[in-house]
Amino acid sequence: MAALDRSLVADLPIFSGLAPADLDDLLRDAQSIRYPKGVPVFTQDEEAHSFFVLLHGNLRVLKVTPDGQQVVVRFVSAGEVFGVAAAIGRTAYPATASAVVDSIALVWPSAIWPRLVARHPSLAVNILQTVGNRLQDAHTRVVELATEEVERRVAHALLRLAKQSGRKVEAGIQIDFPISRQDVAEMTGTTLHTVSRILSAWEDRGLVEGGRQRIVIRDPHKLFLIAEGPPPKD
Amino acid sequence: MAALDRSLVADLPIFSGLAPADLDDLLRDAQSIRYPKGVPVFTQDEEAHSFFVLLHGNLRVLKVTPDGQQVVVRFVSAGEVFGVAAAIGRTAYPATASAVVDSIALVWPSAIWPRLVARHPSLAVNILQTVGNRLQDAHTRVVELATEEVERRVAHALLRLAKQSGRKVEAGIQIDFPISRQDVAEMTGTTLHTVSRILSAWEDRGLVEGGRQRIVIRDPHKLFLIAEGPPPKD
DNA sequence: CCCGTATATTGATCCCGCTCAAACCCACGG
DNA sequence: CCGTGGGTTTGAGCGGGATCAATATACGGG
Repeated sequence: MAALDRSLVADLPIFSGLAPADLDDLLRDAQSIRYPKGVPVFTQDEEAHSFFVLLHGNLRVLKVTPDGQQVVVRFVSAGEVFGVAAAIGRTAYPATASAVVDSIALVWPSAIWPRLVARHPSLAVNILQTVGNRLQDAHTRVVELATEEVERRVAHALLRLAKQSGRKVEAGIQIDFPISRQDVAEMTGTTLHTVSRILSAWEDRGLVEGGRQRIVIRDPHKLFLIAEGPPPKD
Repeated sequence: MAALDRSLVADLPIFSGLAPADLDDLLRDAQSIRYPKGVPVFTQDEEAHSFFVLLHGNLRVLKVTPDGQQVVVRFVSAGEVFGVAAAIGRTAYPATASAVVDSIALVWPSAIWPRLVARHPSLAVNILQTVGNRLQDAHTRVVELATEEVERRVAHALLRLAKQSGRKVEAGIQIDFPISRQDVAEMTGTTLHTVSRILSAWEDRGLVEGGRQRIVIRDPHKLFLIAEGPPPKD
């Protein structure tokens, strides 16, 4: 297999604190794999054979309930680790990750994780950070789902997407991968119908601009006000 | 300060893989503090000065929204670590933890965390496990809040409480700390009124037995069926 | 270029669970 | 022993958002 250059990963926060020699050492065990749009990288309940760093593209991570309903856990952007089930002591993946656009990831076999942390302890510390941040995010979502009405949850979801994967365009900030109304619904615990109605209303007010699998935020500030402000009707 | 005996913590999973000498080393930096019923151990947004292991009692961890609504994040039982904000790179606690009964915890200053992991790398691995499990739990709650109706969510919450903190009594399994309808409502994103109605209905059917800040599960299996089964109305 | 399919919009209706309101009950302190 | 207050129960009514249904629109493939 072709040798991977450490410049690929040198700047990623997960590898911060590692010497160039350490990076070379890590990369010896990695291979780079391409996942065309739509293809699953791993699937829920499958044995957690590998863990990954996304080099290019975007993934959608989703959980499916026994009765077939889907919940979007998160979107993965370039530079992030994902599929770290092995590191947190799971033998199976808790969700499915699929490419939403053609993507490329570095792949390590889960089996070498113990050896890796033993040799590079700061890896465990960095991953702990990452998992900790995700725990925070998850708790934030729990609070939102438990206390906020749908419109505010959708506003929060869009703002988070914009921050994480927003690209500046003439008209505002665009989510830079294809995302459907259904996706937004599955992120916020509602239906595509309700999301569509909300976006239409916002479009009338000039807050966003819609399209097929495309969302542009024209007025982030007004959206923020909806996310944080109004409902307290006192 | 009195020396703490390592038998206090030797069996806890967070300290698995540590030699007795390591435990003694850890305990040198710890002190044991008593928190009477109702007293907060730490509060949301406060600087994360310490991290903890609960030796005795139970805590309720809650997040408060800007508009004053409360969400119960979890209950802490004896033997668990909590307040590990420092380990995941936070400088402030993301929630408030209060004693629901008189409790005792081991307390370490957050400042020594870096030194501790450097000296005992398996600590980071163990904490990573713990945080990973919590991430799983949080995602489970997200899925429940996003897809299940209230009755199922309450059933799931009670079953989880029973598994985590259930005590066998003649009549069934009792949650072994005082828990109000309001608490259950704040765990499941509903109102105490709805919880009260649901519990009353279940009591009529002989599934549970209620009381002031007291819940006994008489028929876990039937409760499980409610949690998993019915709503798919196909 | 046209068709087929996936995505999106919009209307009409229904119902779960929230809100508002009023008792009630028990534990506890004075 | 009675009064007080926190926890609980129960009723009545409404509304946010789901469901059901139909149409519109855009993209990809042959």
